Amino acid sequence: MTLTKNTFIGEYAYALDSKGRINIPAKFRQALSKNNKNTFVITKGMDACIWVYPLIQWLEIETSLRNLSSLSKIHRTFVRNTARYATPSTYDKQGRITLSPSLIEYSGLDKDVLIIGMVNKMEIWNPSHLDKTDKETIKIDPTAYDELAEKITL
Amino acid sequence: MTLTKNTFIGEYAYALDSKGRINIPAKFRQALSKNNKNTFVITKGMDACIWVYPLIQWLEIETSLRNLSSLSKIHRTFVRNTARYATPSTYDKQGRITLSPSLIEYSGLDKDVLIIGMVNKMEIWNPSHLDKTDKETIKIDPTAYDELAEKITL
DNA sequence: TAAGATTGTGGGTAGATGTGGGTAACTCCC
DNA sequence: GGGAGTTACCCACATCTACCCACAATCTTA
Repeated sequence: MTLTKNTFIGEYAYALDSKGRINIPAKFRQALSKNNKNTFVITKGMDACIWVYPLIQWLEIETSLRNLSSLSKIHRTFVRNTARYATPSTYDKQGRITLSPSLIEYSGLDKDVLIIGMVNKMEIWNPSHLDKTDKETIKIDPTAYDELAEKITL
Repeated sequence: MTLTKNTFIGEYAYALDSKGRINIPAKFRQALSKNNKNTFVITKGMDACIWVYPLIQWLEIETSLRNLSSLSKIHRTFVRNTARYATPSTYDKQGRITLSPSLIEYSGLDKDVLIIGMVNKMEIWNPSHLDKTDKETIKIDPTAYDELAEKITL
């Protein structure tokens, strides 16, 4: 069942095929509102993963980027790295999108792939890279994590 | 009789069937308000158990997550770890939900299962795991109960 | 107390879903 | 302009899942 449109939660294990195609979980496709026209925007994530936005979500990000001043070096770098690798991609009749070789290399994807719902977007991971990243992050800053958990009542 | 909507108390023993389905206690189903659309959101608990939220309760959590920026590494990790294991599940005509194999493995569920009302959500346990966790917790920190006593009047 | 309703558990099946591969159209370069 | 490489679309099929029906045990009510 779909909860809210353009909202993604849950974790799915899929396979990357020899043509660089990957299935979008059926639930995520169903969650896409019509005005996305079956299209996602794929780009580099900030960790070793790929970020996949619904088209209309990406358009909002574009607007935000437009408002960042290029006088700040951080801003310039951020805009460049975000915009640079972004590609729109419509899924085929089987529900798959094609990933570019450069994104596959960046995220170190192998055959086994993990797709994770991140509420407003999804992430595509090599499962072993994810394990490593997770452990490191929590180790570096355990108190910040606990503080966050206290703000949000689970 | 149902006391308050979307409130769960009490303990129930059920069986997990060969398809990974488990019955939601009739009382808990009756306690669900209409706007939940017969749907729960199932996720990993913080102990070795499964948490089951009424849909609308989960939507509040989702809103909090949506407001966390992915620019912060801690935030990204938190959103990922919270959203990752969550799956919406509408109960069938018999009042059952299906648990994913990964959740069953995480919580170490066997055939016999305990469902516990936790007021705003419910927990699904392997009875023997629960015993162990309970005893360990009380052994480790007997003074914590005293601190709690100041906050809650029984 | 007896009949009916509710509840918990088991299993079958049609349709949906994930994955692999073929082919025509298109692009780019020589 | 022709050929090699790439992309997008199509078909095929094994697997899985949501939905359906069945039935025994328990509870409710007249």
